[in-house]
Amino acid sequence: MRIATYNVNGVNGRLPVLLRWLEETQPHVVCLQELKAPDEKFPEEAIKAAGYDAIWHGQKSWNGVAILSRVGKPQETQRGLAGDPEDTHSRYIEAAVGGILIGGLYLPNGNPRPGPKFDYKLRWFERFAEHAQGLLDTKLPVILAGDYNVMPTELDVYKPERWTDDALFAPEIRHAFAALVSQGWTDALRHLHPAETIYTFFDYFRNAYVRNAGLRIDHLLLSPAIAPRLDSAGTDHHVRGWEKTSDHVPTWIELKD
DNA sequence: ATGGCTGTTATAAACAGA
Repeated sequence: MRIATYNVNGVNGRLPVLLRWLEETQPHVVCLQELKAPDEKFPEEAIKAAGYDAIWHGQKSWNGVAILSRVGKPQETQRGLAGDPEDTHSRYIEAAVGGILIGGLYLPNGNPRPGPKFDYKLRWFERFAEHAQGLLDTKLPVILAGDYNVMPTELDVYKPERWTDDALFAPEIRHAFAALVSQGWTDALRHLHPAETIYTFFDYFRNAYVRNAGLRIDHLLLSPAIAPRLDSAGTDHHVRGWEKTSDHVPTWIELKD
């Protein structure tokens, strides 16, 4: 079974690319981020016609997450995170699908740092880590997939020295990511490719894709109950070269049956 | 260091992204 995460950067503007990619790679389950559309503008019909049931948590202009499945309709278990009634951003959705509990997330960017946006990122991360611990406690097979907006190590940044003060690579946020993983999660891509340069994002600026000036910020974390099924992992790097493409690259894992 | 690009929309003397 193939499970993918893809920050589409606008689900309607990106619809031709999304459909082309779905048809080409046929993932069983997909977590989408940055829908940039309210619930009523989610392209449900086109995605249904492509063979996918979906649930989504949208928002006008910004954020927005969804879970797509061609192995049965996702059974939603949660949307949003507990711990902050003031938080209006649509950044988390969770469902049981294909015998796995899938959490799809879009962690805040957090720039500029320092500032209120970075504070919000750290607080959101704390709430997420608390929820993640609760999921681990269930002993269920769980996958937390999405755009974490964190490069975990220097291997995940094309020029680490330029990113040390950035909200995606600052010590506080790298520590938060490391602490999350140390709860017992497996970072699937890094686990299978411990020394390889793998990027999931290339800026639209300055020809970043062609220069391979990328970041690894989209991750799939596996709970102990499912980690033994991990078979392969990678990115659909070529999709970044398509016309009208997202700045992120689809990122996936393959599980043994 | 700066500015480069893209999607969404209050269509910009805008904002946010990473």
